Amino acid sequence: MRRHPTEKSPQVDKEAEQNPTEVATRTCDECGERLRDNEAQGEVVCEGCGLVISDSAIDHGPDWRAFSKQEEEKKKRVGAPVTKMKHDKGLSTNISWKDEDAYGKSLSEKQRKKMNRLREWNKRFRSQDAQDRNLKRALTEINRMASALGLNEQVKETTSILYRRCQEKNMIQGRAIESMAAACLYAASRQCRTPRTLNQIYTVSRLYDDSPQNPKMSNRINRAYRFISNQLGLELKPVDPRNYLNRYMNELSHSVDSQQEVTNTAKQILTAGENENVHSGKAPSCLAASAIYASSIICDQKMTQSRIAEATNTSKMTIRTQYKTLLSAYKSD
DNA sequence: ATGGTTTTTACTGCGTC
DNA sequence: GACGCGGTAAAAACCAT
Repeated sequence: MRRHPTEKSPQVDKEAEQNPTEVATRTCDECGERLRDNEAQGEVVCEGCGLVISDSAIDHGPDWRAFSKQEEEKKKRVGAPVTKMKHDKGLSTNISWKDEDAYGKSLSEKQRKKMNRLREWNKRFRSQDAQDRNLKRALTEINRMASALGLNEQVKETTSILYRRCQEKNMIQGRAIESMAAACLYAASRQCRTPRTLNQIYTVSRLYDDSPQNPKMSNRINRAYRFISNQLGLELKPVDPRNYLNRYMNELSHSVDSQQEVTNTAKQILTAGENENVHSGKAPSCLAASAIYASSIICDQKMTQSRIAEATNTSKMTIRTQYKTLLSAYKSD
């Protein structure tokens, strides 16, 4: 049987076991792993899947309100926007490798040792800077993609946690920031139950390239996703097709009388299909699309197959083949 | 690499408006 | 004739081995 990409044998999170000092009283609803209270960042994070349960209550917005455009201009007291594109050119410290002072005299034994220590620390700080820059670039990327896909703050937050964990484990080096960021976003969108397909993420990523000779760059995101899923031990279950319904129905809201009714029926259809084991091996997005079609017939608010296929980025043919099995599962229920 | 499964694409025929 | 729908065949994509 074909298995879903994310379905895999359970594996224990060794790190969590070796660290008995982090006693957590709560467990994650999503994966059952214990939660870690990360006070420094003011957030509660799941050890198992990296899901952010609650983040800091700090409001990063302005501390004033403006009721008109002019007022906003007047009250805005920040300078130039903080650019994440800064690099350290000319700003970082350089320590000469020569053991000489400014006059060219060689240093005493004591001074030499001191300079060696300083060089060592300087090197460390600099690599910290490099990581920081990397992170900043990734975060702008993540922000941009998430906004383009209409994903909320929770997803962005979860994505950045995942990305930081990748950095901590030195997984970024040697890999494109773009693909790692996109893969983290993909994982986070699934964890937060507002999944986007790999393809959707691909189309808004910087890797996107629709030139015909180079059609399959999305594989790189997929590979990166598998990599982080393995390394971080994310045990993501296959996406529940019901999670797609709201977004798809939103897309189709103009073609239907009662969005709510169709959505609810589609939900029931999918539940019935789940019980009859129709889901196994099928793409969740296609199942959702097919359920919507089936539901639109039942609710007497029929939409055309092509309309749904277009709105859900699937094919008519797939909807045709799947809606029948779903429908029979629903009826026998 | 290969094989089994699903998804997509292209094309065709049928019934209805 | 245009449209929606159902179907077939074959190619493409995908995952597991």
